[in-house]
Amino acid sequence: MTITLKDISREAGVDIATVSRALNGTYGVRKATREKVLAVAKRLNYRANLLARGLAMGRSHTLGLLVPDVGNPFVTELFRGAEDAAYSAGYHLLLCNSYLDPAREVQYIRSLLDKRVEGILMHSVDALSKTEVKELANSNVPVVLLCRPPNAYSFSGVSVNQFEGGILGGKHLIDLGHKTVAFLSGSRSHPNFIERGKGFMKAIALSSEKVTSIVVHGSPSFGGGYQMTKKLLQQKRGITAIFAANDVTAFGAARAIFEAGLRIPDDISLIGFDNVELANIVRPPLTTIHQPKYEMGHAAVELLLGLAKDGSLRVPEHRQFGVQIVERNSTSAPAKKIGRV
Amino acid sequence: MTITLKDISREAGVDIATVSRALNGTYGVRKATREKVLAVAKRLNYRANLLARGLAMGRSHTLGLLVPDVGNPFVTELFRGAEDAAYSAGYHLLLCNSYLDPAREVQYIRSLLDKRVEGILMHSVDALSKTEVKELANSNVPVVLLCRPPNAYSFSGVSVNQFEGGILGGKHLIDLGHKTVAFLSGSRSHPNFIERGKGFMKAIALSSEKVTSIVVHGSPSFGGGYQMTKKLLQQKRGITAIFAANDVTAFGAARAIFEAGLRIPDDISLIGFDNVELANIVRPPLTTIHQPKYEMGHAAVELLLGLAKDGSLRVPEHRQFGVQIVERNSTSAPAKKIGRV
DNA sequence: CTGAAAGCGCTAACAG
DNA sequence: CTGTTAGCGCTTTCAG
Repeated sequence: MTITLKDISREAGVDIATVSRALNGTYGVRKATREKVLAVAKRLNYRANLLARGLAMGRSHTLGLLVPDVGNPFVTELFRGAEDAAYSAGYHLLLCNSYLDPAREVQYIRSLLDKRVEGILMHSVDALSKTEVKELANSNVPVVLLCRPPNAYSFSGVSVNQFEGGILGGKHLIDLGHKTVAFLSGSRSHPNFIERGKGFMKAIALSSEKVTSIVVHGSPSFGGGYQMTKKLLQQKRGITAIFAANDVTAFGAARAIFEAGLRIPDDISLIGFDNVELANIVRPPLTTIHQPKYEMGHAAVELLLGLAKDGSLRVPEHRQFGVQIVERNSTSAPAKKIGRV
Repeated sequence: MTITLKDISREAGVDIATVSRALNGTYGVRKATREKVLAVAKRLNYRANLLARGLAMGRSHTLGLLVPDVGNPFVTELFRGAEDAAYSAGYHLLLCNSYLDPAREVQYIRSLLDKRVEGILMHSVDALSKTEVKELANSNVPVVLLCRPPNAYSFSGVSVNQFEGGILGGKHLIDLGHKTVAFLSGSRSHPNFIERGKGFMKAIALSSEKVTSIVVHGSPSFGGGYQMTKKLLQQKRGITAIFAANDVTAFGAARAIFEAGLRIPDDISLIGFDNVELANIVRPPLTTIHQPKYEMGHAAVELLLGLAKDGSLRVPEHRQFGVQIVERNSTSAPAKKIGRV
């Protein structure tokens, strides 16, 4: 049923090796021969078997992408960049959702290796144990970590200057004149959130004004943002601005703010982090710190492909992107006196 | 470098075929032998080469998923379902974004076939020409269409009763007492949107009350919803409710409504279609027609895997899911007199 | 430039 | 139960 090189070879009256050469490179085949082969191939509707080719060449032309969940808008954008880069390089992406389940993660990595992917992009190393990380490192398959601080692991990586982002956000609020601002930390342990928090504190430290900071910890999710903010508001500590560790947390915060009968930005200024698509769609449009997600995904694949080329040194490489603040309508100068919370 | 069956065979002192048997099935190998083999394999850190196995068995254990864009929340949920189903069946998903670009779509399909995927899930056949569809049909690889009406193509499919959804939405608005309601059609040509519109009209026809319907056409997007609604509102036709062909269109509509200084649902009731995650997060939470997206993705893979089993009849099969209305806070009875638009 | 032959790593009869 | 022998479809020396 399925037609192979052999069929073409028979049909065209040349050796199978010649067919292979004619179909692939352009070298070492007489023009007439090649054209004949190509014609037969087209007539027979030949389709190369990439499994066979992969086996023979030791290359699968496939990359693995392991993420917690494509549903996460941040990841989505990353994927788009990675996919575009892979597509133009003639590669496919095997997309795996781990949901941060360590077992699933490990199993996915194993089967990706078994499928002989030429590289793995990961957005979720943390679930892996030391031995598993070592196993991966020994696998000889290049790995690029997404959004992990440089040198956190012995893998290559693509990330963003989180600290800088924290500064930017904090500075923005301070410049607006806020004196009591809360930082909704995504997590006590996650390095990215910690960096953002540090940046925020740094901005405060740098300020000539006296500003009070309140850092609260919780889950970096809609629900988490909602909870943290609700509690914060109940405490009535005079907050006029909130810096959420990421956009979805900010969305949760917004909900709590509205439910408390307050307005954004009139009563409370709100700023997020990530600049997910949605940030520009909610009401009011969210001021946030933009991470070049698409570019990171794109760069990660390029990096991976570079590492996958044989002959490359396989020295871990890290690319760090800058961030920028996108001012929209969720932040403004604090109200004069009344309406403080 | 990479260790193979041969290495194990040498090390364990048994034939390579025995190693293969020991590693795979449990049949036909003495327990002692198998254990020895397994031990050696583990010690050597053996990893099967699935390319080789795929070539030998003619199975890649990979499925292709071709969608316009994972960024679409509808698609995201579909993907989750498909991925989970694939994962538990030991399959991987090759995810391809076509962005509805016909060329990209065709190229992706070709390379998926070349990679010998055992099935293809598609959410975007419409970009394909007749010949391309035929090419795909002749490829002998099972195809499952996502969200296409039954019998639209000669492929298998998984879909939802769009018409029913249209009725549900329309009826809800009518039951609430709305007398002038607009339907924001996503597209003049897309069968799904057309069906929804027809269902909506049917609901009106079924009503004992006299209700006026206004159907407007535009793009099924945030911007499209915004534009259509803005124009509608300017015309001041006394609308008290809007039924958007999908949720993101509804979100755009909401924006236009707010900008016009009106409230939801007090001045205008709004209902969407899809029940994307976001529908429950926006303010006010959106009443909408729920499509079982996750289940559809899951079912699609099951269907595909069934079709891929050799010996199966390969008769196109279609599974249609029901829809249901999720009442939230964007709909209510129309205001008594004042405030009509 | 082209053919012959070996081999990628694994599975699957078929004998023993 | 286990070894032998063919492939799967393609690439790649190596001769000619």
